[in-house]
Amino acid sequence: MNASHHGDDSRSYHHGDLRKTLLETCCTHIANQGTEGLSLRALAREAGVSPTAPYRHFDSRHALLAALATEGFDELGASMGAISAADPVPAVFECALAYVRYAEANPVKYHLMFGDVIGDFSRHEELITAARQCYGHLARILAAGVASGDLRQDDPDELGGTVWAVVHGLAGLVITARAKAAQAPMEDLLEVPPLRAQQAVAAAPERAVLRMLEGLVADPACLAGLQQRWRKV
Amino acid sequence: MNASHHGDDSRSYHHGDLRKTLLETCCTHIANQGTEGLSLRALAREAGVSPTAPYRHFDSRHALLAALATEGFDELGASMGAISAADPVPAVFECALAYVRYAEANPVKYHLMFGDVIGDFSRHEELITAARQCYGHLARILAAGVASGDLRQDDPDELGGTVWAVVHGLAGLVITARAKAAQAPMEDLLEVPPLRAQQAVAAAPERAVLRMLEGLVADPACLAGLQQRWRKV
DNA sequence: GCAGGTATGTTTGCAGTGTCAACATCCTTG
DNA sequence: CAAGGATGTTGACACTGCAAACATACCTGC
Repeated sequence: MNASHHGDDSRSYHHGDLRKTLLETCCTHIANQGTEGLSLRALAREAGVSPTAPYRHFDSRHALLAALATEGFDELGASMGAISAADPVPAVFECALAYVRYAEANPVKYHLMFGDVIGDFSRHEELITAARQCYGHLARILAAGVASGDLRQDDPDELGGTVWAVVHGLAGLVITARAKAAQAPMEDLLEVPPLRAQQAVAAAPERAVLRMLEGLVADPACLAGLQQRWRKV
Repeated sequence: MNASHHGDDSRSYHHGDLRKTLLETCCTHIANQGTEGLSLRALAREAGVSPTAPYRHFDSRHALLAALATEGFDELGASMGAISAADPVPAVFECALAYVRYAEANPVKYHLMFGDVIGDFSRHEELITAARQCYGHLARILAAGVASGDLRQDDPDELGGTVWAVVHGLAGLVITARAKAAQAPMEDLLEVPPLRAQQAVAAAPERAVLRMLEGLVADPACLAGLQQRWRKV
């Protein structure tokens, strides 16, 4: 595609847009074979390029994965950042759901972001800042909720920890459940199978999130609206 | 040690107990260098044995990790199995704490159990059954709670999903926080840093667990005892 | 428009790895 | 005490990440 810039026979010395191709190929490769057998050489091969070409775009194998994860944090951060903190309780709900849904829609990137594939976060500055920004959105909303009195008067960071933990755990369950349901190739890169529990959660993540919210909210009454909406799936 | 079975000069052809040595060396190696640079050859070297000797004990590199994880599930399962379901609400509390504490005390094994290091769970039958038994204990307690009316009348599996998720997420936070606090070498095999939130949770996982319980329990009053006990750390 | 610089891709090479097959050594059990 | 299985060793192959040194194509200033 777009090899018109040099009139030759479709095979050009330069690939055209290798960086992007690598990122995408990497994604599909992980989705298919898992993160295990991933090799820059294989990626290069798949892109029809010499074995060490990728090193012109990524300092190391890790750097490629880190770039993918950073992309993910930016995307997730964007959708969380779009949530207004004006109405804190629904905002927390939306925030948590955004997280779970992102994981569901982008299992590979999610896996890179929150799994342990990328060993040393501290070696990728951009990754860290992206991750912090992401959590910052949740923190902002929680702080608003505590300030407005809608959430219980607790240390916002402690609340943040709880929410983060729940949501992170939920996402894991949902992903595995989805992957299994689809008999998909992702099945082998994820966590332990808590049997039907994960299917239950996956079927209605909103309800699980709501159950968590009940522990955070100052007055359970303010959940009535959300509860009614997600009553019976 | 115990090389007395052959009277020679302390160096024997046979190692004596390589399997165990490998498992242990593997653990410390992961704790130090992370799961990344782990190689059977290095392990063999460290055990003073030929590069391919480990294959007499483990079919593949993965099999070694799987064995370690299985060990972990057995241990965690044992402590969860010891919890009586007679008094369901405190039992859930204990169960959740047992999980978090196991993770805290055995970060490496926990990492193998719930991280994505072991690609294909389905290739290690024993691993799967161990994991299922583990979740079974939680399920048993939750079922008792629902039956006795102490927990809200929900699908036990859905409750299980929530608990599992929370507890799993909490454990992750606690581990990273601990690792960082200690400036420990574990720092590079774990998840994203949600800033001070994880420290807050790590400082008092009991409170986070309690907060979750509030969402599960039928009558908040039955938490009074636990709440008082963990009031202010 | 073209000389030179820079981004991109290639070739070559090294050290290290997982895994297999054939062989050596020891322990155990009859 | 000899046969046989368990354990450890040697050697080999294909593959990987990564680092130079080199080649090619695009781009920019003149």
